[in-house]
Amino acid sequence: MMGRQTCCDKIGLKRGPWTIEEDHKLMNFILKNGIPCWRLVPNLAGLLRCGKSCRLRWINYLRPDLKRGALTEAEEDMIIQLHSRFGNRWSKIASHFPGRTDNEIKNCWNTRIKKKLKVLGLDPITHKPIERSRVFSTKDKGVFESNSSRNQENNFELNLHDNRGSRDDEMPQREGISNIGQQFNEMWGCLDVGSSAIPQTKPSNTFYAGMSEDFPQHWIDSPNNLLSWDGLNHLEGIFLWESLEIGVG
DNA sequence: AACACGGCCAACCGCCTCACG
DNA sequence: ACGTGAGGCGGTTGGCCGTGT
Repeated sequence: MMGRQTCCDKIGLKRGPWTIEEDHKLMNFILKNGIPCWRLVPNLAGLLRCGKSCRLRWINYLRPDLKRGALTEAEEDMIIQLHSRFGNRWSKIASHFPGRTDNEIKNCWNTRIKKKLKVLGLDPITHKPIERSRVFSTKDKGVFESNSSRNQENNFELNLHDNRGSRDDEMPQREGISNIGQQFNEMWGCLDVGSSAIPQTKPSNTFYAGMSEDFPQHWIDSPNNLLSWDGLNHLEGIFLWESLEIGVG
């Protein structure tokens, strides 16, 4: 209150895909300083982005504890189970998958799992068998979400004894995670990064293009030699954000 | 080779809740 | 008790890319 600036003052702010330089700046800043307040991050990190955009980029893409690669069959099955329980509460579902983001799970649901369920003759909303009249034609699938299924969705919401907005997570993300800041520091060795050249296997639309001079040349020269993000997977479940703030600041 | 189409996913939008003064 | 901003969340969009014609 009292004249606080809004986070998303859009004047002069950049939008759209992040560049490698921006990623680099954000990564460097957060690894060195933590997150004092997202609103302040863009200015302090030298980015022409709003705080929200920075937060999203960090959470969905730059976070070192992210698990890379496609969701496995087993994970998809578990998503289906959790969805039947929680509905479209993606963050809650994501909390059961360390290293996965709600956005990732949501995308997976919308692009793959929904289809999978429909092929199996199950309603993606109610998880119950679709009435025969609605299963048969692919043309019909196009309008699948209309009318009756929407009503079903409404019923589902009612049945959910609406948890929306409640913070009573049964299994909070990173709960019980031990502090491994030291391990992390050793692993990256490079937290004073020029190095924040965090390697990854997934060829981001921006990551390889326009590598800054801070990126080790061999990563540029030989993408096949890149250390995979998956190399971090053994840290899954034990990476605690707060740990970054220790020994890095 | 050129174009159309559909799938995928990163990023944005707008709303909601919570914390704080 | 109330107003406000920050952060969190889910829905949606737009652009890229692969595939088919």
